[in-house]
Amino acid sequence: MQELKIKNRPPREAFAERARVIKALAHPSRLLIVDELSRGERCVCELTELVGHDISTVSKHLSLLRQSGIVADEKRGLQVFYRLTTPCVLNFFACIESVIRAGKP
Amino acid sequence: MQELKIKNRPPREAFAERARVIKALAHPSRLLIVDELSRGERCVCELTELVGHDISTVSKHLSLLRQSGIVADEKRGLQVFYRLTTPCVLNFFACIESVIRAGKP
DNA sequence: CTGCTATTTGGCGATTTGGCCAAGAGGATG
DNA sequence: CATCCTCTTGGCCAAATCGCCAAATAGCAG
Repeated sequence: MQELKIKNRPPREAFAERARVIKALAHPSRLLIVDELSRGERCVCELTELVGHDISTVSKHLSLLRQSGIVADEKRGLQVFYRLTTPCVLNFFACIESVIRAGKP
Repeated sequence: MQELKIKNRPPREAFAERARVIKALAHPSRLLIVDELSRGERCVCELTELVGHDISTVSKHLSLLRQSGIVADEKRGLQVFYRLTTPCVLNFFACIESVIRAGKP
């Protein structure tokens, strides 16, 4: 038996790790990319056109999403294709929308 | 009938707004606060002790969460109590965990 | 009113982020 | 081989973030 008074909370480090993943989503361009990838895999050039920023900027966004485990990449020929690894992140949107709606009554 | 080629995507501004909400969650201390508030309302002093930073720092975290619509506050006597407005944000954690697990096989 | 407590706000440095440009890496193609 | 093409990386700078301390605010007690 453990000490009963200890709160059943994840360790401090777990919150830091979660924050890293959530932070990777916390940018308009990256949300746009995730939204587009929910429709299927896309190459960097397609995502660059979508986002409308320099390809190097988009590449860095993708790198961040990849490091966070949200997307995976695969090189085929000259192009690199990205896809969602864990589509459950799409479920966020519905909740986020309800937070936004709750904020403006 | 609308132009069929137009993608059924939320407008650009929607992604910026979503990003603001997600960004408010994207910090270890704020995630810890949200986790604690899932157990019930808490005053700033309790949350300050939990987080372990200066009370002014915690107050600013709470202010950010409030501005994003994630928490609401209520003053009673000298204390200010915070509570979750939209508990669905707790559902994030399960998905985030699966992203983290997917990242380390 | 004076003092005490709980919280917020302002301001300051240190660090991080996000954009662009330029340069590099790595395949395909001739 | 040289060249083209797609993407990544490094560097730079402006802006945002996060912590602390100090000062301001607000409610309660005397």
